[in-house]
Amino acid sequence: MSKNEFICDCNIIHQDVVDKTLSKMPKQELFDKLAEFFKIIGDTTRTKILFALDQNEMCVCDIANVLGMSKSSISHQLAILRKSGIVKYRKEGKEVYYTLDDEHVKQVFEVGIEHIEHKEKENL
Amino acid sequence: MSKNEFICDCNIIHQDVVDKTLSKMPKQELFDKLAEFFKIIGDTTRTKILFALDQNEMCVCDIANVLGMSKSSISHQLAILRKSGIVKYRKEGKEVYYTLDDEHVKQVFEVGIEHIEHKEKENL
DNA sequence: ATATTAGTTGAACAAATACTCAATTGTTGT
DNA sequence: ACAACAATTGAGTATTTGTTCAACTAATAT
Repeated sequence: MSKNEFICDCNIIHQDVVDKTLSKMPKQELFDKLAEFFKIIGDTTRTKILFALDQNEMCVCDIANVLGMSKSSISHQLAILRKSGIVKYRKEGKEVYYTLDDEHVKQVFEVGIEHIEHKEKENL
Repeated sequence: MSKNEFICDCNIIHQDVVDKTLSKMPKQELFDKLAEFFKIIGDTTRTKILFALDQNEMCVCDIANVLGMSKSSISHQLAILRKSGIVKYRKEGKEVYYTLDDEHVKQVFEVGIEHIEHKEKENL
């Protein structure tokens, strides 16, 4: 029996590979934050919101109209984007204007689109 | 009443901004695929798997041991990564060896980590 | 003051999802 | 042929999550 029987339901086949990989793995916290960031971007509605805000500063009503969705659902999603520091806002009278607050979102999108196009080219 | 009352539960405040943004919005399909891609990366377990595979080719058992999780759950996640073309595999006897099948994943990770570090620097 | 409207918020509900467990497949070794 | 084991798969379950609905806040206009 492997000494790792208590960790996993199988014997370790390549102890060297496992050890080497383990020594290079960043700590749990980084994975949590990284996954959290991508999970937030990984929603059709939020992706659209971010794309729209990349074009123009917009109020909630504008965004709702662009996406064809209710103010409420947009506001809920904007709250998520706000909390994670991806968008910021300014108030002006009754309206709240949102803008992107992260220069990395655009980069991430670009690589994501590249990935999609690459996969599409493969499947001809 | 706005002509868009049937689309959204509010009047359009900036028709010009809405129209301009609408004309620049890619089609639904792109957003779906983009969000799907990020959603797949946006999970702690899958993020760890991808990080591990970026270090070494590994069999399911190795990955399970590195992550301290069951073979079954890893296999389920690998199936998702396989279907979306992010990892590929080769069989060798009883074992199945997985590797990254996407040069963009690494890039996306890098930008994601930059984002996290940037946000951490801001909150001092 | 009062009505109107932009935006937020919480509860409720439906849909999606990650893990566990058990059963199964496929390959190796005896 | 049979046992052992890597890996996959499907069902079941608990958790998360996105939208709707209704109530509420805050600012504007009459």
